[in-house]
Amino acid sequence: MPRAGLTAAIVVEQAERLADEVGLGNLSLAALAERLGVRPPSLYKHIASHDALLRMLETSARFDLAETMRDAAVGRAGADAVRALAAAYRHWALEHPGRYSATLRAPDPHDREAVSTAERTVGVILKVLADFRLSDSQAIDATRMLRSMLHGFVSLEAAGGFGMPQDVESTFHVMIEAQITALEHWKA
Amino acid sequence: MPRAGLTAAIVVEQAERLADEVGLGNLSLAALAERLGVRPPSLYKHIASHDALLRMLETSARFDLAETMRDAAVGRAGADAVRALAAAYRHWALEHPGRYSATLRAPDPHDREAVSTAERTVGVILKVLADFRLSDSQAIDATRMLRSMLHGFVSLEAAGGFGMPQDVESTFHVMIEAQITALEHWKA
DNA sequence: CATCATTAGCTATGTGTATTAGCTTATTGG
DNA sequence: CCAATAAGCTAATACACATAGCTAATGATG
Repeated sequence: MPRAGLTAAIVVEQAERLADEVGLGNLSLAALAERLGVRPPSLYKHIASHDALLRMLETSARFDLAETMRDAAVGRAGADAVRALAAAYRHWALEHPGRYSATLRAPDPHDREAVSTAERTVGVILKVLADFRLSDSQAIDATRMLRSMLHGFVSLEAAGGFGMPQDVESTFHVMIEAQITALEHWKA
Repeated sequence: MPRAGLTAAIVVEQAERLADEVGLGNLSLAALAERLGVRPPSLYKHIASHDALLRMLETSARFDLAETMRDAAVGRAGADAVRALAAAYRHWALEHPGRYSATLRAPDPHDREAVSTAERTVGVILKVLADFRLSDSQAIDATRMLRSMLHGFVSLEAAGGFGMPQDVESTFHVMIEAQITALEHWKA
């Protein structure tokens, strides 16, 4: 029996592709094994369990998304940085629907790497909001608002939740401008 | 063998309770059958399939949530109506986590009732926004914004996505006020 | 180059899930 | 009171994740 030459990295990478193709909910070890040319039990030589695989996807996806946002915002400031970050977030999520779904699971509080990666996302947004001269607690509120907005919009869009025919792209832009207005007129 | 006296309505109702207790992802027909004092195959006398059950939960939950929002907003106008609607949305979602999860699935475009119930939610929000004197297309954008915000916040909150210890309740209020500000200064 | 420890991948098996087929019997309408 | 309907059952299929234990390919070492 010739070896397939798998490594944990290869398994995870193909799992990510498969998840983006068929949806995270349809990512079965059976399908993954078939894609890798291997029998399902063999995967356990590289991953601990189906759930552990999902947790790896989760952390990896969060990391990539945070990097993407950071790259988009670098060299920009204030409203411009917010626009770039928002566009990058939406674009990444639509390009990687399976991996994006993975980021929706709550990070395991016992997994230090998972938690720190989750905080990295918040850190990127916080940095972009620094130009708006908010207090610490205001900045946290504003970060939560922006995350809620982005996550809510993208997941509704991905789920086909916007039934009406009106242009979704344009709504996104208008909405981000509205958030910038809100940031500039922050009250509480 | 004495009969359990089930009906489709009873099965769905208990499925809703079970989903709220154990999470939508853990709603198995085996667990539901046990709760109803019946063997799993017997459920098929009342529901077509596991997926069909989920779709019934989906429509029922969307309907209830829309009614809850409508009730909260009745007799109020403008910013006040938005505040009441937002609070009702969040409260319902936190009280019914399993049923709320069910509303996240995209409605089957072929199921007329599912689609019309989904539109009902949009209709309630649109009506509340009528006081803000927006054009038709502006109102649709604003509705999408509010839905995104509410859905994003609630699902992040329910998933434990807000890691920081800062008060989540207070963030929600501040955020809604920010949205009202944005509605009052609508530009595009 | 030969040997040996390591380990990738296998088969076989167990448990859990949804689902269908076909039987039995409780219930209800005539 | 009897017959039609249908509720609930057992048995069986198909597929998922997961573990145990075997075999053989690999890589390190003498």
